[in-house]
Amino acid sequence: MGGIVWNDEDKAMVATVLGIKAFDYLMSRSVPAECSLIAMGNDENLHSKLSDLVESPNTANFSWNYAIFWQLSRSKSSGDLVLGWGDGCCREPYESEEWEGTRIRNMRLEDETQQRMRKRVLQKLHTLFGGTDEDSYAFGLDKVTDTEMFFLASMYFSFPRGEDGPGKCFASGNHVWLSDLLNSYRDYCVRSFLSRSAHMQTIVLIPTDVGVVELGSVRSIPENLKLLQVIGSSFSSFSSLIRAKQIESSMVLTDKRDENGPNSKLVIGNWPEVIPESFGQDLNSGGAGIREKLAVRNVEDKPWYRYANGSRLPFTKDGLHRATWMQNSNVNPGNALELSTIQNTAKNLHQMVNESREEFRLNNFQNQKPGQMQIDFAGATSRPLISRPPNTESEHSDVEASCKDDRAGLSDEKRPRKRGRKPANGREEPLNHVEAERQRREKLNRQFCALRAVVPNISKMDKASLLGDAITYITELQKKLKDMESDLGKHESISREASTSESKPNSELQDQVPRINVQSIDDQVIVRVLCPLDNHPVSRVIQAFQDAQVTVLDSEISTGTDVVFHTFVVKSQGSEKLTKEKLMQVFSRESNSLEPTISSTG
Amino acid sequence: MGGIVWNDEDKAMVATVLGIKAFDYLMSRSVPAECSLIAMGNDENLHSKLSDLVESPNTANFSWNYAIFWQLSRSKSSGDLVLGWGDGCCREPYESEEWEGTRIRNMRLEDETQQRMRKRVLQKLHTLFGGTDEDSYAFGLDKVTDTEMFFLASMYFSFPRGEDGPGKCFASGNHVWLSDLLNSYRDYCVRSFLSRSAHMQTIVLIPTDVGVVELGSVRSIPENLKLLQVIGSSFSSFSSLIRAKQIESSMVLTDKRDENGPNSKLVIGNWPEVIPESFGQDLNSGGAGIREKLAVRNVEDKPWYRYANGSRLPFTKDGLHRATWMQNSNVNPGNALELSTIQNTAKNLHQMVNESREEFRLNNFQNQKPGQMQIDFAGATSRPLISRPPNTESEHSDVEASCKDDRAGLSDEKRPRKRGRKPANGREEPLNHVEAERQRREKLNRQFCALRAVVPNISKMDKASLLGDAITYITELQKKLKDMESDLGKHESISREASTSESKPNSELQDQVPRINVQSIDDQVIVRVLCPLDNHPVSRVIQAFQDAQVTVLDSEISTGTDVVFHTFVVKSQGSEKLTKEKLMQVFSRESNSLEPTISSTG
DNA sequence: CTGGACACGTGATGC
DNA sequence: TGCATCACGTGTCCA
Repeated sequence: MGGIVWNDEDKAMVATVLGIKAFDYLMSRSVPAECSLIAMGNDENLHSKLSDLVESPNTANFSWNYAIFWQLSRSKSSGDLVLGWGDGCCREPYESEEWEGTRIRNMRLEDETQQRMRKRVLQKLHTLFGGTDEDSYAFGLDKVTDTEMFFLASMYFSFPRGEDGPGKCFASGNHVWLSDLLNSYRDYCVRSFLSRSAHMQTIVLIPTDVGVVELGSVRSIPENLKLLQVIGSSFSSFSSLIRAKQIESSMVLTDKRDENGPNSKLVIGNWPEVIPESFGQDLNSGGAGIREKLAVRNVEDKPWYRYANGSRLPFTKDGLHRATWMQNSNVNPGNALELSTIQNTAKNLHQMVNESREEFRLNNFQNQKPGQMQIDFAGATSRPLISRPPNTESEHSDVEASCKDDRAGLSDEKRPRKRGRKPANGREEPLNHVEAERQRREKLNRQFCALRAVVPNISKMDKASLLGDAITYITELQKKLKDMESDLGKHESISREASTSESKPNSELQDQVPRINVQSIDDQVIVRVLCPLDNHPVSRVIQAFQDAQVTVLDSEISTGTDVVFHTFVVKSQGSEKLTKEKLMQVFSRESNSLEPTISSTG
Repeated sequence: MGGIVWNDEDKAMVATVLGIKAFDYLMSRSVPAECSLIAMGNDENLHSKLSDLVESPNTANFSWNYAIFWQLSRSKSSGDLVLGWGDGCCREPYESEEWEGTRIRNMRLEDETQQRMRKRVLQKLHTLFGGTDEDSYAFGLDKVTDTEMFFLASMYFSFPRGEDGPGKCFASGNHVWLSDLLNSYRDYCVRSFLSRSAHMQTIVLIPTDVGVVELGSVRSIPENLKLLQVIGSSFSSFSSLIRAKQIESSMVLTDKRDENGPNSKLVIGNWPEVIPESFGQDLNSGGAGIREKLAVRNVEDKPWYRYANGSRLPFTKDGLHRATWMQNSNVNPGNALELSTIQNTAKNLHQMVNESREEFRLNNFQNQKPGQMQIDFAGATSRPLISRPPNTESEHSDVEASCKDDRAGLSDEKRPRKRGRKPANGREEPLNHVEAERQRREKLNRQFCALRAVVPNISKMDKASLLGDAITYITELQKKLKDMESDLGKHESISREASTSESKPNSELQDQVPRINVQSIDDQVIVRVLCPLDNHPVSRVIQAFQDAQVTVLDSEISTGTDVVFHTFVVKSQGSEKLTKEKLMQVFSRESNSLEPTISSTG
């Protein structure tokens, strides 16, 4: 808790607002260690993808109420991998949507007390995570709606691998689609209380290779496999940090803003100029800046908000450099002059600007190069998801997010492709072909990215080298594996035992008593103990063995989420054979305190 | 020696002809195990590349006297990787070349005795490696020249990794360029005696990722880095076997030979027809078939020979299916109608034909589908190495092999680029750019091929799927390796600990604080915790690991009298390496309660 | 200025 | 027939 003490009243209030589970979860986290996260990969389109899901109704006139990307990140201090707040986007339910749920807005509480509590809780969270009172979001809010509360509080959560909804989703690789949350008692996450408060009926978790996409709607949305695929592939392996060179070059571009670069074909001069001043201004929106947005929301009939992770953590002021969070001015320099890319550059700048807030200066960029760079083949493409003119013929997916073409008020008719040959002007059919090919390329590049993620020691950045490195890496692995297999042959019985024992248990891990399984093979006895993690009596078990004059030949401990799996290979001390019964006796003796369940096979 | 007994006289003769080193080397090999080799990847262009190096003088009017590709292969019986005969090509020295060396042809021995010995030796080698007397090459030769002797004998050599010249070259990845062999006493290989007999002055070994290219010349050729690069990249990662579908489709093509496929734009109908009859006929040559070649060599002023590996090992008759050796009717079906591809098809057929020799019949193809097929992305490009019109502007490399444009007597003027846009006719400089891009693509495709060669279970043919499969395969391997290493590390550590704890006895075990030793090996970290028995915080240690998102691959507990020895094999969750320091940090965090002593080794 | 790398639009081709 | 995949020539940027 980082030296911050909450009295019981505070705790009760926070627990009341967030729900007890969320409260416990946040409290049990080692907060200071989580303050500084390094994103594992980045995507300059991250926000636009998310906002597309929220703001742009698709052909079925549906859009999500919120979209969050839980970004695979690494704690700077501990090096742990966690899913942290990557970026997010939400909007208030439309009027039309308020009719949908069974028990929605009518039970909305907007009384003074709740509003005060919400603000205080947000402020406490803000402080808890290292921010100062002055830069708290809650300060600038007149009122905090249910949606906002859910959304803003979510920013302070992070999930280690396998932990809670997003963590399990990521670890398992399986998506989660819950479409009747308000009528069921399922908790998709420790934030369930908040999501219920926000009347979320449907919540979807989609794992990607660099994080988890979380979507929510107040409507009940049936599971849509196609959408899962589209979103999954759209958000997966986009990463990433880019080369310092590219950062520099994009910075150079930015610095050129007052000289109108020689080959600037578009009205790019305006954008870099507007960046420092319009920091926080979303380019897709009507124009409300990030910080203003909370104050001036509902300016339109389609209010929506965005909160980049860069703006989440005000404690950058405390000296923690979070430049690596969103190190994603991820522009292929070759494409820097294309409109949408310029927009991305602007967004990236915006995010980087966010990092050091008002006192940001351009010439600091050079110092913020991250230590480790990554390839992003896909990053350079930077095109809104499934960008096709709305007048195209009917498409297969009906829930996909479409994209706005009237981006930032700039005319889009004159938007040449960044590279390659110019379109053979005057065609009607190849437009589809071009788009298909584009997507194919993008997919391929994503694969390259993913490959890059699993291959260590990449020698060079180009694709050929990457492939080469992958090949050598694979052969290395194969060789290692082969060598090991030969070495391992004699011990395979042991490992077989281990694997069988591992495949069994997970059904009832919640048992608070250890399960003990004794199996004898020849003069060896294999003892398997399944035990809650917080209650594993190593000392006593070992002591028991010693007392019983039992030699422990081998002993292995594996761990599940919250259990210990302890395997002994034991042998009786003397020449005398250790019978299973004897050992069970031992365990029974030990079990006076443990009360184990003993089963015997073999 | 496979049951074949040689008397001393035989041995002496063989040693005399081959040189004692070569004799010893061959005798020390476990011959039967080497009989059956499976090439690791394959290239349908292999021979054309080699023959280009030998037959086609480049701009400097130079060509090598022989070129051999030592193919990375796997012994079918032992599974070991060896460099075996992949393919080769040689020619007699030109008249002009005979003046070059210091002591060449004048000391040539062509007396009856030597000829008889050479033939007998070749025949003995042939028999030794499983052939029968009838199908011996020596049988069809009127005389065996120095070059032929060297070349034919070489076919029976193979080199395990790191062994002899090629093996060392491959293992080290460093090339070898010896340009004054006849005047030095350097032995580049156990075959040095033979190479001297053939008057080879210069010998070059160039490692690739799937083998070693060996080049020789009777002239003294100074080292040429550019050439090394060109050849190295040209021969590297080309592979490969293809999938059943492709074979089938190419077979379909072949079977269509009498119906003249509907969209055959070129005179392709002729080629498949000519294949069965012209089997062994090299399409680039004047027309001498393989077996005839040895008899009718020197038909031109530029005699040259080729010996595909398929023709090396006559013991296919013995029932050993060597279909996997040259399983490369490696044609991208999409391009099967293009001329050069047809040529390749012919070559592939030719090689497959070679496998079963005279009794080959077309309808046997279907039965020869190997169990595992492979993709060849590069196969479709199939363009002669550095094919550019001779009237191009001056080129960088002067030793490169150029290509004959008058292939097989077919007119080349009407040879459109297979795909893509037509050239923007009327340029002068981009020609180079185009060629460069072509080579880049080719290289990339080669890499894809090589990748394909090392990844089993390819789901689909396209590149994206290949990448995806490769990724999953890599992660699989990593997982497997993890599991194995944990199993292995366990046993290792047991013995190690047993010895260490015994060797430096209980002097300081009485410490009431845990001792932590962290040792990193590659991306794994072994943590050893020595802790008093009654004070071992299993839960806390494991919890610390989990909090730190550190995957515990294995964890073992051994006990002394009153201590617990706890060993972890851990790995960081992501692809990033878990540094020792990071882990120590974790333990330092944990050590607030443990107060451990931390030592670091490795 | 030159070579390398990449993305792009395009024509071909097979399913 | 669309649809996906591919190779090609090209424009463009960077080292």
